[in-house]
Amino acid sequence: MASVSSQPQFRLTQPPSKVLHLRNLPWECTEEELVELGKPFGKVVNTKCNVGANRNQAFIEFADLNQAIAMISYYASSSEPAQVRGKTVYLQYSNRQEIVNNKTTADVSGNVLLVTIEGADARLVSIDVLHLVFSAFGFVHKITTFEKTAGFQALVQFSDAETASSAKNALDGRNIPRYLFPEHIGPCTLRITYSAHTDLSVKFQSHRSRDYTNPNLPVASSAIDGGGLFSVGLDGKKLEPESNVLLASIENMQYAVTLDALHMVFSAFGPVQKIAMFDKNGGLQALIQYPDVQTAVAAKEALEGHCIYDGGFCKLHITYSRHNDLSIKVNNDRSRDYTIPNTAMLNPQPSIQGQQAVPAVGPPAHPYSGTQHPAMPQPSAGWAAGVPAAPHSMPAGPAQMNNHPYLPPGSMAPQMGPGMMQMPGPSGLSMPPSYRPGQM
DNA sequence: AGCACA
Repeated sequence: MASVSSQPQFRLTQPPSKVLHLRNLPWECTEEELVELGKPFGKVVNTKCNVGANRNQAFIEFADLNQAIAMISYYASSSEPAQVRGKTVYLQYSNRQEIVNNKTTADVSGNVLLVTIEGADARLVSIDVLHLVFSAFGFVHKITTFEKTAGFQALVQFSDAETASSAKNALDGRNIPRYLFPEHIGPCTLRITYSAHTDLSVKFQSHRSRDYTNPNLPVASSAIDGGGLFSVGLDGKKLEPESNVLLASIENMQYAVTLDALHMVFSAFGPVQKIAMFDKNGGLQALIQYPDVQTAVAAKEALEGHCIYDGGFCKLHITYSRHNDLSIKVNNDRSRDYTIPNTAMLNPQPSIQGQQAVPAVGPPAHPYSGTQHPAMPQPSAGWAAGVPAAPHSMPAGPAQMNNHPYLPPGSMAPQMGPGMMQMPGPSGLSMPPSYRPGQM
């Protein structure tokens, strides 16, 4: 409070570096011209031009610090300024010690997109949401996210340039659908260019990077402990404090999701005390109460973004509830208190009426198995008009690959196989237990 | 005219 931050963004006198920063360059400037400019003073080992918002800055790196000092000293006392194509260029020591030549953006299309997420809450967009959004256009191999001067960005890798191109054309400049967020998150716009990358290097599954082609990749501790980065925004405010109660939203609910189904899925991580289901915004949500926060964190980490049923149906989006102890007034097919003995007998059968209460999403899908896809859910339904109605092609593999849980090895839920998320239970169901073909 | 995408 007492001290005003008045530190300038740059210092008048930079400490020496063998890297020089040049500005006021003509935009046509080439790396060759930079080499020519520096050559009289020493060995130019690296250059980078077209830097900065106006693309009129550049870097020259000398082999030796003394060579950089020689160039700066010469022009500091010279009557003739440094020039490129007759234009005066200004020199100073760079505030970095070496040039990193990352060829990151490409003019030509490629299979990797550079996505900038704009908006006040851009940083809160999870990698799972990005994955969901881009998966509408084809199998997403890998995603990395990072924060730079341009803001919050992601690299999204597709199989080929055609798929990447269709995603770019459809999504560039559009907002991420609101229904993918908790309600307190503001609008986020996608700006998309091509990256020059062709294959991203993802070493860990974490909250910042994912490799969907390699479910066996080690999981970074930052993604497991669930604390810290996950729940704290840039401004340091606690955004979503952990809780022993989870709020699950069910997306793409082609099948009815029953209380029993939720109980089975969430019981894989610890005893479920209470469940309450309710309709919200035309979708189904459920509150799931565990005895402790740790269990809830483990369940959230493992289940977030995954589907209850094969084929991308009934995808779970999980946040921490503000509740700590649910008040279950009556045990029925929408809410239950499992901690009270004997009440399990009270109303053991989910009723047919319960199914009617669930809004049907399109015609009943076929029981799904194997590689055949039923009509793909319309990923564009939530987007503004103008987006192509549906991805042209959905290769057979992706929907299954998308289901790879990235469970930490030690926390593998007992009933869950390594491959995909199965319904725990007697028959390893891939269709809802309550689903009755031909029945209303 | 003032510093680059992990």
